[in-house]
Amino acid sequence: MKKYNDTTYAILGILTTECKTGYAIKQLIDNSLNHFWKISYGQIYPTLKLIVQEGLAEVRTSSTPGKPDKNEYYLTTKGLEELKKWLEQPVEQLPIERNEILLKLFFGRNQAKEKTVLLLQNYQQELENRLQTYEAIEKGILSHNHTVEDSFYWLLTLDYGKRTTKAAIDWCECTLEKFLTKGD
Amino acid sequence: MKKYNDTTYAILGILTTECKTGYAIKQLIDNSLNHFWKISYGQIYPTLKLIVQEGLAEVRTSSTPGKPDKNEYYLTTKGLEELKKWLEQPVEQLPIERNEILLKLFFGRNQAKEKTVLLLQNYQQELENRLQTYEAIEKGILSHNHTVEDSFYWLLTLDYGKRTTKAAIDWCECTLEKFLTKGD
DNA sequence: ATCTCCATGTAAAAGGTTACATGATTTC
DNA sequence: GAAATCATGTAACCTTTTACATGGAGAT
Repeated sequence: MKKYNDTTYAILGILTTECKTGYAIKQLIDNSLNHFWKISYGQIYPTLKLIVQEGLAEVRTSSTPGKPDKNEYYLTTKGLEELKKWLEQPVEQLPIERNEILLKLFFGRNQAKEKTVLLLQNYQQELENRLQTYEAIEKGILSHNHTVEDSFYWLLTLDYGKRTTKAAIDWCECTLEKFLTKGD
Repeated sequence: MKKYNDTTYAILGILTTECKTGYAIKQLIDNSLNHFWKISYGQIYPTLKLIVQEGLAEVRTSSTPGKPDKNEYYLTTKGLEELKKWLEQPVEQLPIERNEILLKLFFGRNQAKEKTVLLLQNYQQELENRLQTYEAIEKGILSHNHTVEDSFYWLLTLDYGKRTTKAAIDWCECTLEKFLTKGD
C-alpha cells in the first residue's frame, strides 16, 4: 500500500469532520489544531487534488443560490481505510523539534550573561502567553456545547500543550535562577 | 545587515568550539545537540561554502603527514559579530512543533478505543526510552571532566529535554487512565 | 466606497532529507 | 581481508513557505 505524507493524512482526517472545503480545512487547523499542526493553502489545494487523483476522496460542487460555488470533498471508502490504517500505525520515532532558544543558549559562552538572561525572560513571557491562550481555549470548549465526543479529544491535545508549556516555564525559572546566582 | 537561516547560525556557533571541519560539526551536533537540533551533510557542506563566500569564516587546509588533508573553517571577526548579533535577538515566535501523536489522537473518533490505547502506550515507552537516554548523557557529562563552563550550558539544554519529556510522560499516563475509565 | 470574510488556486523560492560517489586510514 | 571511522561532497527529491492573483458577498 502506498504511503502518503502526514499533511495528506491530516487532511484525510479533517474530511471526516464537517469541514469539506479547502478553506474550511484551513480554518479548522488554525482554530483547533493550531498548537501542534499548521498548514498553508499552498499545501492544502495541491494535496486535495492528489487525494482525488488517488481515489481517496470525491469532489462535489455545491451551489447555493446567491453565493459562489464551492468544492466539497468527501472521503471514499478507500480514503477512510487509508486513514484508519495510518491511525493504527505507531509513531515511528519521536520528532526532534528544533528549538531556537536551546540553540542560542548552547552558544551562551559567546554572550554576556545579562543578555542571555534577557533572552530567557522574554522566552518565559512568550510561554506564559501561550499558556494563557490554551487556558482561554479550554474555557471556550467547556462553555460551548460541542458534542462530548468531539471535545474529549480536543481537550486531550490541549492538555498536552498545557503540561509541556508549564514544564518549559518551570525550566525557564529554574535556569534564570542559575544565572542569577552564578557569580561570574 | 543580511539575515541567514538558523542552520547557518548553528554552524557559526559550532565554529566557536574546537570543531572546525564539516565532519566534526556533524559529530558535535549528533552528540551534543541531538535532542533539539539536527543537520545533514547535505546542509553542512553547502552552508560552509556560503559562510566562506559571505566572509564569515576562512578555510585553511590542514595537512598532517600520513593523513588525508582536511578543510578547517575559522570564524572571521565579521562571522563572530554576526553570530553575536543573532544570539542577542529574542526568539521571534514559539515554534509550532508538529506532533504526530496529537494529530492521530485528534482523529481518535475514527478508531477503536483499544487501538488508541496501544498507540499511547507505545508512545509512552518511546518517551521513557528518551528520558533514560537523557539521564545517561547527563551522567556522562558529570563524570567526564569537561570544563565547567562547557558542561554548564550543555546541562541546561539537557534539563529542558528532561523536564518536557517527563511532562509528556505524565500526560500519557493521565490520558491512558481517561481512556481506561471511559465507559463506552 | 472600503473592508472583511469567503473561496480557490499557482509559482517561485527556501529549507531539508536521502541516496549516491569517492577514497584514505584505522581497527579487528 | 573486512569493517568501521574519517572526510568531503553532489544531485535528486520532497516538503513547506511566501507572495501573488482573482473575485464574489456582506457589512460599515
